[in-house]
Amino acid sequence: MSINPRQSTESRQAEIIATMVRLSAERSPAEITTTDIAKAMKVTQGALFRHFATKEAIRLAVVEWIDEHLMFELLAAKERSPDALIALKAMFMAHVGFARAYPGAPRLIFGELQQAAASPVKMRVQQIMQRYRQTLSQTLATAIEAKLIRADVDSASAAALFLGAIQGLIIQSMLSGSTEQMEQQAVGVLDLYLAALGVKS
Amino acid sequence: MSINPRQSTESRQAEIIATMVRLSAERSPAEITTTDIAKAMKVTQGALFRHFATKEAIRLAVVEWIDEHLMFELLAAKERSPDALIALKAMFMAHVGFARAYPGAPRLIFGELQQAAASPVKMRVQQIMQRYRQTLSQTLATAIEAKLIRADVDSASAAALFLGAIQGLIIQSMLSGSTEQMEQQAVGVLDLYLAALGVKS
DNA sequence: GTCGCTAGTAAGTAATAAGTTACTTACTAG
DNA sequence: CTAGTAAGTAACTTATTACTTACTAGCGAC
Repeated sequence: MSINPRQSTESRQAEIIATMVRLSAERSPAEITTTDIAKAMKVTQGALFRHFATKEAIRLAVVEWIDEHLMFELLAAKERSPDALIALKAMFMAHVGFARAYPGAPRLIFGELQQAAASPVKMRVQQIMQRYRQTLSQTLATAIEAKLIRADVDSASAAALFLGAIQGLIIQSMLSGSTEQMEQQAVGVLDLYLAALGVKS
Repeated sequence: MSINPRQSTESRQAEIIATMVRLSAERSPAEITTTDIAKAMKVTQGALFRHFATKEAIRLAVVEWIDEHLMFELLAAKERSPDALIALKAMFMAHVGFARAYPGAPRLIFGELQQAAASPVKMRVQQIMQRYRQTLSQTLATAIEAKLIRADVDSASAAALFLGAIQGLIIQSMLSGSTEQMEQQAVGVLDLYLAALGVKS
């Protein structure tokens, strides 16, 4: 007869992560408390600690969730593309689409990278970014080999600009408070980015 | 005989702002407390409230300080440039230089734009960004007129990519924890950005 | 000199945070 | 049907936060 029946730790962990991501879409992740999460789940605050030892463990699990799901989208976009240039475009739009589907995700990442020390959570974020850059560099190198983009493109700079372009779009959407315009702005910025690679539009 | 003599509200306000910016270079601005600021100034915590009514007033003053000083650097860079294209390069490097000189400044801005509601502080950040974009768009338009860059460049997208490029560099430096490599990375990214505008290097 | 104003101090306050604890309830294996 | 286990609750602890207040001391104007 209880409104909120007992559930397994596994499903509750997933629920806590999803709730954190959802709440982060509108508020600053740093000021979301365990009480906030618990209330949103219609559970008492203490119940959370049956499933995660500390709040930091929650944050780490959230970052891991983002990693898995974003990377899945990016790899899917890459693999469905016939060549490296189309892959770059698809990854760009997939990332923007992910940020639009889960607006809390980039806020959480930005919040974590503010942290000072080399906490496990921040190290995980570093790892995500590093692997992302590597994937981009590889794809760029493949595109160069296939003569799809300029041969003298510095792939490290090109990877940095790729990420910056997306981060800029996300920051802009955070400022305006809506992800509505992001997708069309993304098309314009992507066009310009491709021009930097020597692609004619 | 007191180590820390009495000072005017004006100079103390400046000191509080400078301390906040300095402390933000290493820690997350959101978790810098009034006690932290006071300790760094070798003053009691209550003393801060002689000079600012609330902590939010401090944050607002800090954002205004950043606005003034960053815009000063940008306009100086622009005005010392013989043409619009050189102005764009100079503004890019001036912004990167500012972020290197005051690493706390971008962290503070990122922290503020996480905020949910339309607080006075966030509105001020919005205003800064908006004016920045306008300045960039104007400069880009001038560069187009002078045939220094491609005529078919969409200046809104180009302004967005300019900002994103810089924000990407800053985020990367926040992750690595040092601003050392930022300046050389900036050169590579700027080169690529200019290529997007149709400038041959 | 001294008087008034203001910066500063020290010790508060109320609110809120994460995490703990003692106890209860529900499911399941034997 | 009963005993063990794991999820949940409610109330608590301890620490920390922004902000306040009663009082003190230094500086400039007269």
